[in-house]
Amino acid sequence: MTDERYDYQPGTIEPKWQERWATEGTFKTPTDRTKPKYYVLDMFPYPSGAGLHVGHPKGYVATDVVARAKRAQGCNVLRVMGWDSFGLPAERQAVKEGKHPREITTRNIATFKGQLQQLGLSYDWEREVATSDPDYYRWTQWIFLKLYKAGLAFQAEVPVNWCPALGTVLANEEVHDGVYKETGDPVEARLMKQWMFRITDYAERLLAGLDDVDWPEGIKRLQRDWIGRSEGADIRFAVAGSEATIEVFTTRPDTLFGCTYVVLAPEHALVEALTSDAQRAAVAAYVESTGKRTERDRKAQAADAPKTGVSTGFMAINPVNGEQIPIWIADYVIGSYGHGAVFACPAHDVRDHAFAKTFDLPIKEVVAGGDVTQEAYTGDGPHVSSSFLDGLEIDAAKAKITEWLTSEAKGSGVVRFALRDWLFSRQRYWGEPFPLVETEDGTTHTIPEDQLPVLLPELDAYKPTEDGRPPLARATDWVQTEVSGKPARRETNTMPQWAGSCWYYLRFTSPTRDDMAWDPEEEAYWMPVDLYVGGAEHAVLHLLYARFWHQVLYDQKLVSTPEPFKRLFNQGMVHATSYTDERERYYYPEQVEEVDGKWVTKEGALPLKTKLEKMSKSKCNVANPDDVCAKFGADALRLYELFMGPLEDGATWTTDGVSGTRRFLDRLWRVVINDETNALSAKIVSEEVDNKDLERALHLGIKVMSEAVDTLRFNVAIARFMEFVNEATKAKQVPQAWIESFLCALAPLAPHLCEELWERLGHEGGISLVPWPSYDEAVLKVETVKLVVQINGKKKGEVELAPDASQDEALAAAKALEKVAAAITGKTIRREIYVPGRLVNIVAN
RNA sequence: GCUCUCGUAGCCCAAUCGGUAGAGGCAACCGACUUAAAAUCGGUCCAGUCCGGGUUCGAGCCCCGGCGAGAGCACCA
Repeated sequence: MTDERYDYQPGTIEPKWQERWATEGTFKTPTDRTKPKYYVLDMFPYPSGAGLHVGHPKGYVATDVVARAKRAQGCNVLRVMGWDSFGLPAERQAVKEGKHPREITTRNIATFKGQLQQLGLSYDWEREVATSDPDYYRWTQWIFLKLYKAGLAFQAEVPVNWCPALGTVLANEEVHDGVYKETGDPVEARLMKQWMFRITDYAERLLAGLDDVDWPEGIKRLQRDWIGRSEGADIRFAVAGSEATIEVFTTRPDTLFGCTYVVLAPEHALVEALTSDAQRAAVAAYVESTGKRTERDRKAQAADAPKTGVSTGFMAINPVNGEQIPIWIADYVIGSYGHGAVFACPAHDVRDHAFAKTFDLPIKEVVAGGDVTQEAYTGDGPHVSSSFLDGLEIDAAKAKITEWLTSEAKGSGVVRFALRDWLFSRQRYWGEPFPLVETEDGTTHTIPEDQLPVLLPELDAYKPTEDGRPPLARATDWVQTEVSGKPARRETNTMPQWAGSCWYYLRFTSPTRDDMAWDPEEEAYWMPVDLYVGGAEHAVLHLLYARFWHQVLYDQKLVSTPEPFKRLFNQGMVHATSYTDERERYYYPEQVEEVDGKWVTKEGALPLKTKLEKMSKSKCNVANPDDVCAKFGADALRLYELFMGPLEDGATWTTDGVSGTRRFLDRLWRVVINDETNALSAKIVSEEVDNKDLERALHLGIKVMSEAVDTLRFNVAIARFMEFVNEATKAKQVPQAWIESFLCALAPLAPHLCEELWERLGHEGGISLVPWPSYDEAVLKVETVKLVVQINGKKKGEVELAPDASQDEALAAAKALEKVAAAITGKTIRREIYVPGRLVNIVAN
């Protein structure tokens, strides 16, 4: 073959450099401590069987670019990857295939790792961790003991979200509309003994800590809402003809004079005691019916939704005026919030108003300003019909009534949180065993730290037992143990998947230590995480739980920073077009075609709907990074992931788009390499060249890229780089020094190609070790700028001036324009505006 | 129902403190090269910024009210 060409071949150079980085240990975490540190972290993935699609690497590529640039900028960088590898899907797959979950997990990790490695991500793979590895979960158990010994773990008989299909309970956060968010299996309420964490003890701290971190405001707000701090008062109501006292929580104690009834949640402890014989049947029926209702039935209830309830026949006594008011039961009151009971003020609460209307209960106005016969008035105004509160506005009235309640011993001011204690046990196999045993007298004992880990017993069936105990109960030999000679039973629950991800960022600082969870010196050096990148779906759960553990560890002086994640960044999702027919069946892009602007199936020409949706296997719209790498190369894929748009926005995947970034790399290659001879291109010269456009493009590119490392707005930087390559393609000569600076700035984005060209340009050491290129502001300056000249905001012409011209010069030049002179003749100049480098505006009439 | 984010060329996206809309890419089209095509190179086309008000000398950007898309929350007393 004589027409052999030497064009850009990512298929050859990418494996070459990946191998080189691995053998030379290029991305090994530095051990010297003389440089500033930078800890950049990805939210580690759950290694699912489906493998990666092109949406996953978006965040990883962004952090990789930051990591590579920070190294070049003189930082010691900690850049690591691991696996959140405990979890239900592996267990289910294990059942399906008749294999052990460990086997499934190992296989999936290998797939994920291979897919990530071909992208050339600069992880220090020697620090890889997996939460399901005994060397790792040993320390998860160790941290559990720290929390346990701090009195933060407790067992409680609690109503839980029981999922019959999975045979386990779920956390509140995992349930939505009465179904498990992940699988859609229905969830029902059940009373069970469970391990809980007193995360509520940290509610105030978790709230306050948000003020000190650089997180998107939206995420902070979600966490604040989730924690849900509210100030109010506890008020005690006596009951006529009973010794019982009903305690209620309210944020509006000022409306106490407007109270016309009291409501208990159906599950309230006093329901039995406070039901009259006449109402007993009705109450029992109501309690039964609401108990049966799963949350799925109750789902989307707005505040003014139709209300149900039943009277108990008992009367409560309003502590502030001695009035007798009826006690009702209704499911709009939630048993688990506050005291599971409220006093109702229909005039000033939407829910109470709807209830009072339904059951024809009195509505008594105590804050003037609305028409309470029509709707609840929740705005401010002077209090009326409220004795000593009359005339006061809400805040003052709240303070005064709270003071009164306190002095009369009928109540007190309190702060309450919507945050609930964290339900921490699961009835699954593939999770961390608790390091706990129970003796026959019911006492719980901890396993000594030096006996950790408590290993998962080997089982061949992973379902709960017939009588509903967790899968670990099947390991009868394992369960039976002893404590100081006395027989004892091991805890058979396992920890939820959140456990491992609550502290993996700490393990990464010294992942191979087998004598401690982390080395305090390493922790002190690397923490906090400087940049944490992941999806917004973890806004509440993972980030709140991890902060909670971290704060506990901080209190025990086990970590050096009060917050784990200094800066958080959420990358947007990658969407792709999906095709569905009338029956909502999905089709692969290969199965469809466009006819006259309409999409139909190739076979049978069924009409189709197109939609932009989150990439997902079930929607037949995933693009596989392996295919993209094979066709365009990892560097083109990396560039396109970031070129699609701002990192935080959702983006639409188009394979045509990748061809654009690939063409950019092809052009760059041809600027440097003569693709007919495989030698350096003749346009690369060692001497200086007078080409202002090219030089400016270079410096602008470096500048914008330097900024992008902090703002993560790589899409703009890539556009600048494209301009440079376009200029360089046009140029007759390109100084080698310029192209080298350019390669250094581009290397974090397209590392394989830049390494290769760097080597071809005669350098021995890798480009990954070369310091970050600088740019010169002076080069960016242009000699003249076009100033827009306006009269009364309307464009009349342009003048060309030096960018730093004075106002007088600019105005003089503007007025010298014929059109301008004509426009201002005979008029009074009211105002003259000069924005250097931009415009001159003369306001005249 | 509530909250947040986003609406700029056919499409994806730029546009500093509010300074008079275009950097880049995709697609399309034209030309060069080619027997031809692909690839490549050069070039061209294209919007007045979702709609309606307001503030301002000046609004894509700020304010108010709609419309549309996406995400989150949902009886928390």
